[in-house]
Amino acid sequence: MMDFALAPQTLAAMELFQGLAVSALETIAARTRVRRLSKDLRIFSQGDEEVRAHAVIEGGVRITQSGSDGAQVVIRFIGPGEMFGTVSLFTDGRYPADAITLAETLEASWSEAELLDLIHRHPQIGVNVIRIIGRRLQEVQERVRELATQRAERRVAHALLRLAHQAGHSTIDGTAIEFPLRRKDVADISGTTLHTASRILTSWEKAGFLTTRDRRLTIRHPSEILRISEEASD
Amino acid sequence: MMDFALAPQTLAAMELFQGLAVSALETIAARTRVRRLSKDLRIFSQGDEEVRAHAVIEGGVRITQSGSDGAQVVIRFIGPGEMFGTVSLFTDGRYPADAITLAETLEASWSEAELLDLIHRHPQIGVNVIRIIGRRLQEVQERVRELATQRAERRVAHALLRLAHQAGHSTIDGTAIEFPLRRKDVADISGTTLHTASRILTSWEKAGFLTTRDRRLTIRHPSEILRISEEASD
DNA sequence: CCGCGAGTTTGCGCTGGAGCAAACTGCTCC
DNA sequence: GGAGCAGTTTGCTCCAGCGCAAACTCGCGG
Repeated sequence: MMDFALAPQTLAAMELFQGLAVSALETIAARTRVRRLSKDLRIFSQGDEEVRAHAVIEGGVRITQSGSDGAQVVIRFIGPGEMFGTVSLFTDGRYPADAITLAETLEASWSEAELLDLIHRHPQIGVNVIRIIGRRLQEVQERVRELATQRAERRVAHALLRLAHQAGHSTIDGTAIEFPLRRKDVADISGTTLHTASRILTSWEKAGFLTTRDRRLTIRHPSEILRISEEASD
Repeated sequence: MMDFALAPQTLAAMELFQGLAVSALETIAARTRVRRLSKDLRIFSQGDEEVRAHAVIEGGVRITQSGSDGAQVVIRFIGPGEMFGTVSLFTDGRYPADAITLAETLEASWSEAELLDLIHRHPQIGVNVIRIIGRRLQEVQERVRELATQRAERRVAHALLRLAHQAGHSTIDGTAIEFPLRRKDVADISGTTLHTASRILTSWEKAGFLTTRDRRLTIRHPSEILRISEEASD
């Protein structure tokens, strides 16, 4: 865990700071805390009260929520350029979920006071926050609809497509998802069990739709996954 | 459908305008479109492109989302003082869901340009929007967790408690939920079927936990519903 | 007063996928 | 190199609750 100088163009690539002048970005860069974090490190825990606004520069973070009964779901995966843990600054000042690195990760963060001050100076950041949170709200609402109405296989297909869209990059073999995913992760994000997710992914591997190497998924035939995700329930 | 003069204190009661000076509220009031809408009226439809920011003053609105396959879920119910349809102003400029009045309703709304201008003049409104959307995001994420991990009965119990908290008012008989709810509504908000929801509610009525009169629910023993909502799954 | 339609209740059979258990794979660390 | 562990695969059983169907209630208009 150590400090790094941060290039303004790294900030410019984040949606959070879109529409800002380079001079503004330079000031922000100077006030950003950047840390390199090892794999499987807990960045914050559900309920923690010293909240900061975070963003991933390189690597990835898994955001999970657990209920009083211990049941756990993955809220989302955060890839490069995305912010996380920021909503709690505006609501009750407690993180609503756990954040754990999926791999070695370069993370930026700002204290509550700093972010509020930045929004005050650059209202555009506020609008950016609304847009980002708004889009996530819509995504989560879509997930609710899927969970309520669709079968496990379709949900897994949708989850993979979302991940590929969010954090996929093209390779010769197809679209690879940047960060390592265990079967359990796939299960928790699509609202099923480890067992069912494993069965589904294995069957897709056998069919040649995708490959797993070293926990990393590569989608070889997105069209097939898409077809499954749109399949009628009967 | 007709216009009304709007009292600043009505706006002050809305979370959207919290923290604003009375003078500001007066200006806003003058720029608000207020309409009285009949029951079962469609305010906007999923996909519509002329988006406005809305709020309920009296009455209630059901927000539902339907997928390409026709399956439908209730996203949430909007009660007095709450805003709706606002997120789309910041994301893609299309309503992500349908809005239909549950009863005769007094509705306020602002055009996109007006709301953006207001946020620009009063950044506090922007922060309020973030807080409201942030809280909703957390609520929806909790719903995802429930749908993924809990049984139908617990989900219905949670849904009722949320509704009672959001739009309940105390009477001699217990907590009454302001707007009329069909069994189908309860099913769609708790992610189950009409049949299962009907069975569960009927059994609770028989047990005396709640009563339905004229589509309106009154919770007589919140503690019992709470117990069910926290019951272990085994 | 009667017929109609919307919403509700209830019975019954079927199945997706959860839950449990056990074997297997491939690491990492002695 | 082998013991141990994390993660995965796979077989089997079982049941919550979905889907279908039919009967019932109630308010409304004619």
